[in-house]
Amino acid sequence: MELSSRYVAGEIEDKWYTHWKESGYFKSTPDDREPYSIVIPPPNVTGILHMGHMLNNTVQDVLARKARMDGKNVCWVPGTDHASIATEAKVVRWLREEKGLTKSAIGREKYMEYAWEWTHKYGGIILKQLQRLGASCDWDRTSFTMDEVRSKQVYRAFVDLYNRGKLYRDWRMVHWDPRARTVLSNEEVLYKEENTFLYHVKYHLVDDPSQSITIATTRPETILGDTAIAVHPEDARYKDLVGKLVKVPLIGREIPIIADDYVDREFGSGALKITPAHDANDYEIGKRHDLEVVDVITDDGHMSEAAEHFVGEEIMTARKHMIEYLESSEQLVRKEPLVHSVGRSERTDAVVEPRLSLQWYVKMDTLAKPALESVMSDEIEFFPKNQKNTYRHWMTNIRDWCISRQLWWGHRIPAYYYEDEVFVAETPEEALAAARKKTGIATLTMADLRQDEDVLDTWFSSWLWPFSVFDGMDEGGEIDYYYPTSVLVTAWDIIFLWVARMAMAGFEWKGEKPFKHVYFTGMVRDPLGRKMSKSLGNSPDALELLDNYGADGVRFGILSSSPAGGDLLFDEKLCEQGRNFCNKIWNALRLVKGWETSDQPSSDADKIAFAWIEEKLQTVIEGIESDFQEYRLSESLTKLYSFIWTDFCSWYLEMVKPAHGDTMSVETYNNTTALFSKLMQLLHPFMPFVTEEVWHQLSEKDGDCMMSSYPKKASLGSNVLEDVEYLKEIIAKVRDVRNKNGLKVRELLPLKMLKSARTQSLLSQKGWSDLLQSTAFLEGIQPIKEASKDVSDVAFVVGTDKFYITISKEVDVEEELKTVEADLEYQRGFVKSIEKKLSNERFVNNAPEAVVDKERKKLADGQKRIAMLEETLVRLKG
RNA sequence: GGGCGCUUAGCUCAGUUGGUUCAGAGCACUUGGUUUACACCCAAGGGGUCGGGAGUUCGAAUCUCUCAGCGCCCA
Repeated sequence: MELSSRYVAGEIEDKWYTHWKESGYFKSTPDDREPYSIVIPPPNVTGILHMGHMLNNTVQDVLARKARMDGKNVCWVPGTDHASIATEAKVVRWLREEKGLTKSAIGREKYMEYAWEWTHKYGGIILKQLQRLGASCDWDRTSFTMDEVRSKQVYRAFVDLYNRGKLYRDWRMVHWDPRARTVLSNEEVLYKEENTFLYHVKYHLVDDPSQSITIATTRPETILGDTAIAVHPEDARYKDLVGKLVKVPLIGREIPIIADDYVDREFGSGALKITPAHDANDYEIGKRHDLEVVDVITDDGHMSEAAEHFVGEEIMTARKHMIEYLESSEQLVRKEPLVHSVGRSERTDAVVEPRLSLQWYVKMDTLAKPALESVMSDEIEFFPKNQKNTYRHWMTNIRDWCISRQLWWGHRIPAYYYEDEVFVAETPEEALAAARKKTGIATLTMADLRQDEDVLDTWFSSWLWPFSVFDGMDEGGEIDYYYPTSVLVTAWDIIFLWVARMAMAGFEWKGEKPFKHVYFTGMVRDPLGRKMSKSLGNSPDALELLDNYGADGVRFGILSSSPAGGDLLFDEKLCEQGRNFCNKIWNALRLVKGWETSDQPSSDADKIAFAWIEEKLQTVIEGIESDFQEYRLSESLTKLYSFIWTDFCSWYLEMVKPAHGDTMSVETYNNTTALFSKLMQLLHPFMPFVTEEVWHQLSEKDGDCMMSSYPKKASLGSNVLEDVEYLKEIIAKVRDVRNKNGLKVRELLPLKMLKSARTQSLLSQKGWSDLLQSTAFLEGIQPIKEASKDVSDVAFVVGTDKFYITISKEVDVEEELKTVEADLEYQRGFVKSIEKKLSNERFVNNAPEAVVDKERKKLADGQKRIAMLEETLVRLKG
């Protein structure tokens, strides 16, 4: 069959993915092999594939495929996250735009129907996209944080914590998202510096309206909720005013001036308006001074009835109107530009409002302890290590976790109220039973109980993921085999949101860590260093990339420059390099397949070449093994790239390639295809498709590359490595001579070689000179006893040996002189620096003997080369 | 304010325990090359006082301190 000169990814990828899947290679059931389990960081159920997913899942796939080839029972569990707030935001928008409906109009039940409709329509697309990337997940195990099995465990976890006193409900100042109308956890608020204004506003004294006190605020609309003015107790400017009353602008409420040492005298005017309902610090001050709380903003970010003015207006509109009023009433002293940090909702980008509300919290102190210790002691090992510091910092300053959300899409909190009593239970029936028992009213029905309106934070389900995917809250069954999981691969930005909490849940319910290793990938950024985001439009279309470069090309691109932890500036050029690599491999296959064999014995030259490449391969295999130990995946891939491209294609294949029209021995052919196959196995975890295809094309085989054993390092004990490296240097020099003198690549040239112990020994080696001749396109190798005096001989030095190429053209003496002189200058500098080192007594006395010996050898070699170059110089100058 | 990290070639980045002719890769660039594996290619080449300074050491891109610039996380 004729092979195209280009590697075409599309069909090959489909073919092999289907084959692997149908062969059941991705499936896992417990057996007596060592388990290797990974749980996927579940992408949002209605999300689409972006660069971060591709990085994250490529890394997991590499680890999974490598472990599988190492003979482990690999179980990579895929799934999706219901992503409470993000999905709800999408569904709400869809209902509004497509159906003209609002949540409140249709009610909870109907809303949930729509939400499920949406989820079924768009859900899981991302998993299909992961398959295109080659992800070798056990798809039969696909889980969803809101499916039946997972939900059951979520409720159990909630009830369990409640019963053990680790859950409580309390009024607190929270971060409120007025767009999604829900509370947010600290981790869901992103702070950014924004340009705004600081308004200086006069409040007149009640007793003497000619007197006033000026405060500074960034939020004039909250003036309507002011219940005090605070100054620092030791601030001389305001000492006399403390205790007096002032009138709140517009609304006219009379409020006291109080003293509290929270006030920063340096900021603004040194007087602070206190709005307990709308600022966390003000709330604290309010509590200390027993101030009234006037909530002037509604849960959807409009002015409330309590504001009395601008009721129903949005915050920004009300602010504008308030400023206009202050200006017209001459109470606005001035406004100045201010850069300050504004918190926005991670999901909706709405400016977060501080708001007082009643929420459910998880007590974190006891949960955090084992989770912190296990990481600090490396029981859970982080790659890279430096993430431990960040982790410790957060875990030691941890605050209670607010887990209720005022949303509908999610796990509805299993708390049921009857009058002032709360009953927490996994099912309504149990709650009812408990309520009957507690109240002694046997006739209570479900209708008498009111279930909590809120749902749980999404992370309250994903923190159970490492065991919930195995339905593993109880012992026995699969969980005992697969838990703890082998490695978690995630980006560092969710170390608190997710990683830390999984560690806590693991110890809480399983009494053991959820994973042995955590590999943190970097964040994928655009070439300008910006985080990739939809709003910036700077994220390349993942599917388009797959179309353009093939899955292997994209995997290469994304892996080859993503060392653990470091952010990766993504550049399509890298995928191009990956695609080119596939093409290179493909063409090496075409070359090999085009070779004719015959029943001749292998030449000695071929034997040397093969011994060399095999020997060199061992170093690569060894390197890969140690790289995997430390999750240095990009280094491994780079090693393979350069070995396959340079050593295998550019050198080895050229060395054994038969001359035009010639045949090759069966042995060399078989050696070559076996070696090539081995390379495909080594590369397979990184680039599964092209390797599987080429592996099969090379020779008939039982089984597939994917399920073959990963090559192990062998001790071959051959010592040809140095000799061939030396030969390569000679060839490079010969090519240089051709280049500089405009000689054709294939024009046969005679080589003279000045006799030395080294050259003698090499020439006596069977096949060595043949290999040199054929690969460098030489016409004979002639050993000479003395330096050549022939003007048409171009000299060069390799190691400490001197060679000459006799060329048919006239030698450009000027050019040649330049080259030699430059080289000479470098060598002299080199020798000088070593002489300096060796003349330093302390070096000679203190450095290890081996190091000193090495320096002495370097010096002697350098001196020899100088002598040779000088000799050439003399000859050229004639 | 507290913490973490970065600075190496024009660009993006490797460089593990301080020691090999160790300053490296890819891209970009220069020169040359196309009768049959690959122009998504081949060969050769130019390009960096490893952010500045000080220190430890026989020896520093690598360890310590300091300064400068940049990034991120938390408050």
